[in-house]
Amino acid sequence: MSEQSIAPARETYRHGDLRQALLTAGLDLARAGGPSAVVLREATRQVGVSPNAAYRHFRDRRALLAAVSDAALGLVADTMVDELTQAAPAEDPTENARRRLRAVGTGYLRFAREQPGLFRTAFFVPDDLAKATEPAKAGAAGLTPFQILAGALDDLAAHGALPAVRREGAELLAWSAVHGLGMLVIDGPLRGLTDEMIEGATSKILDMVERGI
Amino acid sequence: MSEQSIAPARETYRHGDLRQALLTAGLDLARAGGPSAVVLREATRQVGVSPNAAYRHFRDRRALLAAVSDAALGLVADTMVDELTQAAPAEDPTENARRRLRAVGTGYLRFAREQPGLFRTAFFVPDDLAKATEPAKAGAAGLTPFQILAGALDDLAAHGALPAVRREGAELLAWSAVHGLGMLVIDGPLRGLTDEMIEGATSKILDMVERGI
DNA sequence: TGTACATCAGTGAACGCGCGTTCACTGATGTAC
DNA sequence: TGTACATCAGTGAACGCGCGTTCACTGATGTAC
Repeated sequence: MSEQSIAPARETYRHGDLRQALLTAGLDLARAGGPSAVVLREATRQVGVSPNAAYRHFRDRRALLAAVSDAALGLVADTMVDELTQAAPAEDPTENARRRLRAVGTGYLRFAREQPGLFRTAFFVPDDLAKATEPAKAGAAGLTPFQILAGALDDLAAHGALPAVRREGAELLAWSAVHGLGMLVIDGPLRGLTDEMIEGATSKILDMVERGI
Repeated sequence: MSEQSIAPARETYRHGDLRQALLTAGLDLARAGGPSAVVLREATRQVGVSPNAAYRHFRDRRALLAAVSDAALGLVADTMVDELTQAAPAEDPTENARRRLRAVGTGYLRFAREQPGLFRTAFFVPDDLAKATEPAKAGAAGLTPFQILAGALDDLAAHGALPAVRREGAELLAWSAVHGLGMLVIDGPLRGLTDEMIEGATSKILDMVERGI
């Protein structure tokens, strides 16, 4: 520990895990302002590092945003799993499967309502469905939102509550209905709805999905 | 017509209808790049006017964007009406009402597919449902998208195809389902879908809405 | 019908800002000998 | 165990850019007399 007071040792070399730190900062930015708020310079500023340091870990701003988006999708998955865990079990396994599907949708919309910025970031992606099961998009349980939804539908089909003919493509139907409400509530003309109103709407949407799937 | 060649008369005074011209330019920008592409300076540049001229007609950039958004919503209405016009009439009035509801949804999603930038701009608004029937948001037929949807549902109810209990709030269900597919297809994980796949998905979504509404 | 004048839609220059990205660099760390 | 050295994660300065917005202004137009 030298006492030469001139030129104090920089503390910034070897950050430790700058990539993860930038990702976390990016998530904070997305939480507050959606995808367009994920600004490279601001992320480095929050971490306390020079702007160009980011380029050691991400090719460019788009790459950072994509990583943030993936992480946000993982958080969506976490909320869905959380809701699944809380779902009251029914003695009838078919009823149980139904409740689990509802829990999946409820979790999805709870996330939209509680974290609109992250929700928008999660689904504003240059990725397509082919990448919907990438591990980077998974939550703590190791599953992506899409996989969780597919699992709930499989359950429903396995218990005879969803004829095989209708099982195919059912993800699309359930997903669209729930996603649409989420977007209308966050960014669109339904933005004025109170939490109670959103919960009521969620319930009606899930009724429609059950009937119409 | 003076021949004094020095100081040629400016041609730019009294544009004529600068507000409308800026709106049109803004729509072009939105068409190409969505709401964030509606850039005040670029709009004035396209019109051939200095940047600050815009402030005579719009309070600020947000006001321009809001006006563009309203106009885009009017174009959504136009496409819905167009689809309604094309819908094959059925002899059975109930079946007819059903077809008209489908036409409404089909038009909505056709617009999303054909004009993704305008679609995103139309529904990225700081306005809420209370303003969903403002004349500024109406199409050539004088109705806003929301009013057209409500009308189709009223029709269905009038012909007994939709019990009164379910009529209430039905807008929300139909709208969410269709809007969700639109967003997933434009910005989200379903962006890879071909036109045929989108049309197939549209049909399945409308089936679900009919059954589940 | 002619003229003075107020109005107000436009101009041109400038502001401060923050962004993404590139450049040549530095020096702490881990590894090979 | 000690030392030379390559690696590479960071720095600091600078770039060009385009944005929204404000300022003091100008001069064509419509209107009042």
